[in-house]
Amino acid sequence: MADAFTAKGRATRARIVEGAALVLREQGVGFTTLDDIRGRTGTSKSQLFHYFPDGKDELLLAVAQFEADRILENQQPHLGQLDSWESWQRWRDVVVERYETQGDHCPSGALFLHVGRARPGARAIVTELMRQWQAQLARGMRALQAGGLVSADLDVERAAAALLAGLQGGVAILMSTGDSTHLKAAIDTGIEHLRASRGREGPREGEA
Amino acid sequence: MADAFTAKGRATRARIVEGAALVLREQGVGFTTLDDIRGRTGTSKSQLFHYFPDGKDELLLAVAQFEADRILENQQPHLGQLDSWESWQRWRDVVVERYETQGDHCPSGALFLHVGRARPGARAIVTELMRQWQAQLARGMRALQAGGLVSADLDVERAAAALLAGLQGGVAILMSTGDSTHLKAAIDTGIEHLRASRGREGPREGEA
DNA sequence: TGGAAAATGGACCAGCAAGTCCAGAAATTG
DNA sequence: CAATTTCTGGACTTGCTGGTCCATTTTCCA
Repeated sequence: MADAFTAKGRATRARIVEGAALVLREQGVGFTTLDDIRGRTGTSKSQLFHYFPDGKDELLLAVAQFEADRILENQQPHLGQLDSWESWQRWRDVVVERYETQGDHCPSGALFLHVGRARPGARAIVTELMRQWQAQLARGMRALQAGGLVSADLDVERAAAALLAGLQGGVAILMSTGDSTHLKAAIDTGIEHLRASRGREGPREGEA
Repeated sequence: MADAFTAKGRATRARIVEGAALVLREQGVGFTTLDDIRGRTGTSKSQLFHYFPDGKDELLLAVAQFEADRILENQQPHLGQLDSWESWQRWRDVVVERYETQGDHCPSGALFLHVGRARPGARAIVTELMRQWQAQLARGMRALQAGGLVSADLDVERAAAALLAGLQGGVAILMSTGDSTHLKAAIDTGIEHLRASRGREGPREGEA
């Protein structure tokens, strides 16, 4: 917490984390060495261990946290403003576009899929990320309910959990196969599920 | 293809692959050495390279294929017989139960999430696995359509893609956080989506 | 301004893991 | 049954990688 670093120190530390994140996204955790990171960030071995005394594990954890924060940031402001069908659509487009262009090396992949297991610290980071992500989706769904756009009977937490799972799986499949069909299908179907929940009136008008 | 192995050779090779699969599930790709595999399978270094001349990569690929085959097998006969709501429910229970008990070390995780990127060979295996999986889900949905249980208007491929994504994401989250809520929510919601598609009649009776 | 603390450079070390090699045992086959 | 091939054991090599150490420079602050 209380960092005994000077301004210069903090800058260097940040440079290391950001550079490491880049390398990790490209190469994957299993194929990245400290020397790769050293080279990319223009630092020396001693700096790495100066800022991360516990070595690689600590650095990896810092990168995981850094990436986790960025993932939600990258979806703003849309993710925080899901109160109309249009805003949901915008959010959907941002997510799809982002992951499609990032393709293989995206933050969540590197972090979530690889670091996921193993270290308990990483697990905590992922768990917290999922919790916040789902909370924001659920909040958006409640906003729709408040506007009468979605049935008040809808189990919001469950719908949000399902949508989040679909999104994650879509990204995972995109990263493994290069195909974004599943990601789009998952999100669109999830949103349609919300639309359809609204009582018994015909749930079709606005088209994807 | 044409293996120049004797019966004994084939048995040894199979022993290596199966044993390696076990170790890989437990430890993850990044933390498994050839010596671990050697120890577990009771083989020598030269045997490993005798049966997998290209070394670790080739062995890992063989394990990936082995696991991919098992994943679909494990869901049978249910996955091949999805022609009623009851059979869908049975399949759902099998999947949830299997992944819940397997927890961290499940075949698809080790294979899919870790090997996924990197080697192009692994990517092909994953792609083919996803293709087959989705095809079987789609086939089940068409069976429901044929029985009049699901609207003929349903875009079966898209619904199957979405369900598959939800399942994958649910498993990924389960493996990363230890919580199966998302997996259940994703599958159940996916099935409800099918139910709800049937015309305009009230889509609620059987509860999850 | 001068001493302490922080920051940096990079040589060095130790362990480990993939892969090589060859000798010898088991088996296949003509 | 002898020759050839396959199979197995395990010592050895080689390269890499995380981590240590200490000397040097820069920054801080009283």
